[in-house]
Amino acid sequence: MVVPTARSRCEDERITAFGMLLEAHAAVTSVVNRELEATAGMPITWFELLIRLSRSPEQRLRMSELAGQVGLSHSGLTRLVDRVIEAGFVQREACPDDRRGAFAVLTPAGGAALDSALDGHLESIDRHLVTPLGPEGLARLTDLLRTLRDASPTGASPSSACPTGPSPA
Amino acid sequence: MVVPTARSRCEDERITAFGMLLEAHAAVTSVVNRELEATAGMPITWFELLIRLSRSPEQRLRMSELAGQVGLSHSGLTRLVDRVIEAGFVQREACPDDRRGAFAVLTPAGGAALDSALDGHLESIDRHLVTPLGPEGLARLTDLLRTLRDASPTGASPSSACPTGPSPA
DNA sequence: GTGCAACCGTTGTACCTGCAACCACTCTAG
DNA sequence: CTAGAGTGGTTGCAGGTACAACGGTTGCAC
Repeated sequence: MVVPTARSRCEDERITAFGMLLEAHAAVTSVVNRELEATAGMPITWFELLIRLSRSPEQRLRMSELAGQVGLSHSGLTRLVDRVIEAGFVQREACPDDRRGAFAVLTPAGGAALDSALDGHLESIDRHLVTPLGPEGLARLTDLLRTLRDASPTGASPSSACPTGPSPA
Repeated sequence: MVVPTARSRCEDERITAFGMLLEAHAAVTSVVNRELEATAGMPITWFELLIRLSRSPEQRLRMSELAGQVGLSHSGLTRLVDRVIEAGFVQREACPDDRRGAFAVLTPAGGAALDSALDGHLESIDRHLVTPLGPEGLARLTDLLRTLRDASPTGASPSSACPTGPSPA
């Protein structure tokens, strides 16, 4: 019956797990982002935005839905879409059913940009995610992370659209 | 022997895995950060900074080492330390061996702040990381993430200091 | 149909971060 | 001792994000 000291509590496995999530994410994304920027001249946020649109019916998504999927605030998404529109990869379209709403729609140029970025990006992910983990580890990690995402109150609900893979099984 | 189309490649499990890393990280950290801010009035970056210091010998770390551990650039860490110093949780100290270098040292106030933040933070992590995964899932996740971090060219090398748990085994 | 709360998306503002340039210091070669 | 390259840390600057406040629209209660 030892009283936990601050020191001992700092070694808690929960703290470790959380810290690991931060570190692994920072390590992987910073490298992958750098490589994507080098090979495709496009930040990772753009890529994630474009791929969500490309996977959606009619290559379009409501702003709010998109914000949820890429994990940005509404205002953050507005600015991001502004920049991507400026590049010609996306265009805004009014929503006929709800005059408040707006769609972000993938343009042909956007589709082409995504396509040409894809190979390098896949290679990059291979290097920094697949190779270290192995195919089996990758599958387990994906599963665990999906559980986390779906358990979180934030973001897109598990049922909505296809937020990066609608769960296998 | 089907040629992979852009569409089919977008469904690639590697893309999914990477997207899941982004989503899970965003979902978990945003909630945990919000909660920590509410209960301890301290952003997650401060907490991570303080806990690294508290785990280090003499509660001090060189700026570069610290930058590596919290996954920030040198300039980013300089500013962060500036802010935390302003709050009185840390102080700078000259390095006697190398007059270029500087230490960040945890102050008693910093230790106290860390201590009082710890309980709420642990609870928060419990809710959003441990409960959804279960103890076994948590262990597996930690292991996989550690593998990722250590494989990455970025950040602290596995051997350095104790970057959130010096690997068991 | 009128009022009111809730919602969608944008804008003003402040904060945080990285990159590049910089200064101070150390180390090595000659 | 000195020159020059390399390292540790800080500063100027630009870019990206969140929070709060706003205008426009919808849906519900009455």
